[in-house]
Amino acid sequence: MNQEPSVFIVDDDEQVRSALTLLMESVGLNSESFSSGQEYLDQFDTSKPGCLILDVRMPGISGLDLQARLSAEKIHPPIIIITGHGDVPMAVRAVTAGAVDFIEKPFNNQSMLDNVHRAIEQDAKQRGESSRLEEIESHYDELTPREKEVLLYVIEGKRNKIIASEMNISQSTVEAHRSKVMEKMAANTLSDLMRMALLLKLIT
Amino acid sequence: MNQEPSVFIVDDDEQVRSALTLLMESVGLNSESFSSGQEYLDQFDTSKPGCLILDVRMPGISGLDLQARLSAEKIHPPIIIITGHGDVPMAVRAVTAGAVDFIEKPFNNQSMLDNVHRAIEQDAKQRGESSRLEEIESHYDELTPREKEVLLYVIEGKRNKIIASEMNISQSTVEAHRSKVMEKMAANTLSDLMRMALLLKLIT
DNA sequence: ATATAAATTATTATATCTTCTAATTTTCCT
DNA sequence: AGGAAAATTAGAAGATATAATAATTTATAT
Repeated sequence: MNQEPSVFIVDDDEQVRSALTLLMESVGLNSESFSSGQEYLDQFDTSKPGCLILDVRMPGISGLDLQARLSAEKIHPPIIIITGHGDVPMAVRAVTAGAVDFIEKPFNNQSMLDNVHRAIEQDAKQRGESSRLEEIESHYDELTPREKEVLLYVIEGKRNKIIASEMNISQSTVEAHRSKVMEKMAANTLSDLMRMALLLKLIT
Repeated sequence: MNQEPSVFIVDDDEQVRSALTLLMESVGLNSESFSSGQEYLDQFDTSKPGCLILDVRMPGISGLDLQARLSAEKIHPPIIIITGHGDVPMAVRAVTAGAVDFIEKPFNNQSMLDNVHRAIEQDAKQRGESSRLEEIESHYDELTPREKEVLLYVIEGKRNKIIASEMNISQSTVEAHRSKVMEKMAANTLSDLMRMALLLKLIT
């Protein structure tokens, strides 16, 4: 079920697209090309693993705009920016905004491949982490409001007796909620639960 | 006991140093100037809060070299790189290596000040976090080897009985170690201990 | 209004954890 | 060799947590 990663190329210049496509093929990497940012936005599928190569200067949506839009949607694939006429402020902006690289054309084929491989690895790592997070979130969503409340107390290390008094309910109720929390979150131990709470950012 | 932050300026050009010094004075910021990377390395004091402004092109150690050296020493003050003749690859390298900004001379005074303020804030935040970490580390260092071993099992959520069998010692011993760990680490609850273990990176 | 889910409580039995006290054995440094 | 720190163990009492079962009261949605 593990999909092969692809390199998603977004550039209005047909020459560049085909050159990159060939380059990727030469090392057995899949690629998909888009001639504009809009075309990518219309067709992209976050379930597909891989990385992006975006040209800065394009009609319509620029590579940097596209980067910003994806970021706003909380979509964070590794992005390599390429440009023919880059300047320093632009490069700084792209990298601080999270681009893994900012490369000027014409680029060196081997270093481009190195960057792509690094980016693909990073994506695979991120995907592993985020699929785990999604699983935990789906468990968390199953909790009732009261159970979530109890969870917060539990991860603070409070004892059932204290939780009961702070929530003005009986200890038995706390125990019932607590055991439901453990069950629904699929946590075997308190430390499992803490780990999950961390990923859910319930803990600072 | 909270020291005022300073801006540490490293540039071989006396003109630039005095201009920056005046700029910082104009908004009430302390600054210290160094005419070379070596001079900074000879005199720097990590206990002083603030940020760095490094020129790229200097005789001897360049700004980027200095950045790399500090990084190798695990010293991570916020660094603003300035340069008269920057290029894109250099900017990308500096930023990916952790520089908060890469600014070309001549720079805009107000935007420089904005960056400096941001950098100083970031430093203050880092210092708060790292002083807490140092406290925890000093506690951790007090643990005996055996206690550290038990700690690892504990944060995995293993029960005393299991720990005892895996370590081939009696449950009583585990209990003794465990209580010493809680005491030495100054942890009131298991969740406290887990939080500390996270900061110590004992947990993935 | 009436099922359904959620929240509440209690009881009992068992398992664990914590704390305290006390003592013995190992290990390591000077 | 002698002493200090570390590691080891035991027992007992009290506090907590867990698991299983059962029952009642609110909410809530169709």
